[in-house]
Amino acid sequence: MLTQQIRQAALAALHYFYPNETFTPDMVSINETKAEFRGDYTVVLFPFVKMLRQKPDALGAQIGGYLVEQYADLFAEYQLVSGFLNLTVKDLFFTGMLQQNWHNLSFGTHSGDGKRVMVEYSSPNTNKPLHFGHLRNIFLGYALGNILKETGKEVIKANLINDRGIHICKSMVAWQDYANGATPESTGIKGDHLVGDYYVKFNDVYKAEIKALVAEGMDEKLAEKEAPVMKRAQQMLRQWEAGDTAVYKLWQTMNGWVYGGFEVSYKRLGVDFDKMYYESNTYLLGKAIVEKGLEKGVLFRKEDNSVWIDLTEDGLDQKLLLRGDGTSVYITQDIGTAVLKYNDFKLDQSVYVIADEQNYHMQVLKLILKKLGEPCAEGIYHLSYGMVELPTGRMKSREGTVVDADDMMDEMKRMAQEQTEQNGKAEGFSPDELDRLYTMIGMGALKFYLLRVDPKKKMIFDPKESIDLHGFTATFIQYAHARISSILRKEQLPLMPGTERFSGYTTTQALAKGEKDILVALERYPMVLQEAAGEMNPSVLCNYTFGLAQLFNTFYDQHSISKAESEEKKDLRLMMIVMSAQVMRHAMKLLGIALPEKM
RNA sequence: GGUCUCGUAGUUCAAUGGAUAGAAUAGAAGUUUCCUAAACUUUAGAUCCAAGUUCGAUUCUUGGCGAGACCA
Repeated sequence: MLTQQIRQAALAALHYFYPNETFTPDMVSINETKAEFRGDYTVVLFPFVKMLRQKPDALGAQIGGYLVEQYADLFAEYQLVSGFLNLTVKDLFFTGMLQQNWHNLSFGTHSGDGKRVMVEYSSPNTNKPLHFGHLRNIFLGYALGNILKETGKEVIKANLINDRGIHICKSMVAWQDYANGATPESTGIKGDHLVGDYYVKFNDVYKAEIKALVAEGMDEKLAEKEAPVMKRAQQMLRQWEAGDTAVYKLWQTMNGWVYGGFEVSYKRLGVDFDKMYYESNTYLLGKAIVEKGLEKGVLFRKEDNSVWIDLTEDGLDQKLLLRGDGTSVYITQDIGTAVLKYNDFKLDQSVYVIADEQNYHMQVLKLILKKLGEPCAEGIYHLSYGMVELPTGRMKSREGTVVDADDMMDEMKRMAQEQTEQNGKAEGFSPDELDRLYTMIGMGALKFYLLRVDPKKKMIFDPKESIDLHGFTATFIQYAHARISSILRKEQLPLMPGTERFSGYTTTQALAKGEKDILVALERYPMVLQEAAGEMNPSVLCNYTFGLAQLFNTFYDQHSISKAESEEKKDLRLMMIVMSAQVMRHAMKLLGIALPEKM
């Protein structure tokens, strides 16, 4: 990668002139040269000015001169501007890079260390359908899995289904009372939505009961505990835990409906999993590890028989692990599951894609595992993302402000159709092709919208101001890709022409600015992908690919590709756009976004 | 009360401690005999406040103010 080469070259120059000093790679900062100056990459001289007690210009002239002389195949010239050494890289470097890689389908990927990483994402409750908030999690997890795989990790995508607990019991109680045996088949309602409807029904009944009790003069807090429907849900949970046959069967049936619905949604979202975990299988697991921790003396028992860990010396507080009656709390299960995952796959790293409201929980989990001496502790990484909020605040199911995932996908597709028709671009497609195109545009817009922001930042989504298909969007990239495809089609070339087509190309003419800009950007892709993996941040790819599409669009308006000034330029530009399209497809594929050949 | 996260153009987002803080939208003005105008060009507009560290701070430190999350 070019910046690495420049860094090494700069270090070599420094060593040459100052053999008695020690320089480390991280002392050399390489930036892209700002547009208003000549040059491609810039070495910042200030750190060395002080250390070597040299004047910036003198030092810069030394290093610049050395680089241009000793690395003559790399650098054409240098310029010094107040402490910055601006280096112009030779055109031949970029055209050489292009000739080597325009046909390289794995350009940008890294062989990596082959370490085994689990990415757990989605992890829904089974009492309601997926909503907009889940989508950020799902797209992030899926994209991250792909990015890690392409940078040389062995990735296991996992989903931990929260299939047990009071929430599903609520749906079950309401279904028993009000459904008259309704099933997804009998009603035609998607299974997860059907179960979700009875979860809502439960809450309606619950609210009404509380209100009635309060009207009779009961305290509200007490009424919340005493409402009969809630007592029945709690009773049902106890029955489930006791293995009651009828309850267990109903639970299985209703969860089955939900899984059917989830499967449809996941498929439509274009995501998948290598391993499914179910809390009903894992919720008892942590206890044995806690027992071991007691023996080791890492944990302690209070008079009421409850088990705790003291985290005060780490700036946290004491944390409950087992209640006095011996039952688990959430973190106990998570301890068990973390160990289970580790033992199942011998993981080097275990990534949890979970919202930032669980930051504290995840910090505690990792710390406890560490104190228990569990080897899985070191590899635990919480990919914490900000919640998706509405302009009015958080989505609340109780207030009916939750945006349903399936509805959202329908809406996006509908908008894609509307825009396409408005622009008069729906001509020349079969109905089937149109359907696929609308899906591609709609889903692309949705995924890009949720992935383009740094995961750790919370984001605001305004459903009324429908998502724009202009500007910093997948549509913009898709359009650039369609334009490239169109040029290649007219040139009778496939998206990836045979290598013999450009075998006669040699560089004799200088690169135009627009050409160089694109080649510089293409050259950076491997580094960008590595950065996305290192920071576990898919938005890096959104920013990069959008920038590449921007450069292409600008170039497209100013220069003709098919009618280039010379055969040499035409070959250069064709290779350049073939590679641009390939890189766009590669980057977007990692995010689960497809690019059309026509739109 | 304690811990943590976040405050950048009207709005939504960028910026390993580096040059005159970038985009996108919304605003203003333009571009179509020519490979797709879902595009392109020009223009105006921002670092919450105050100290500190540094040659240099949106970035690091401290203290305010504001928003949010979590822990009791």
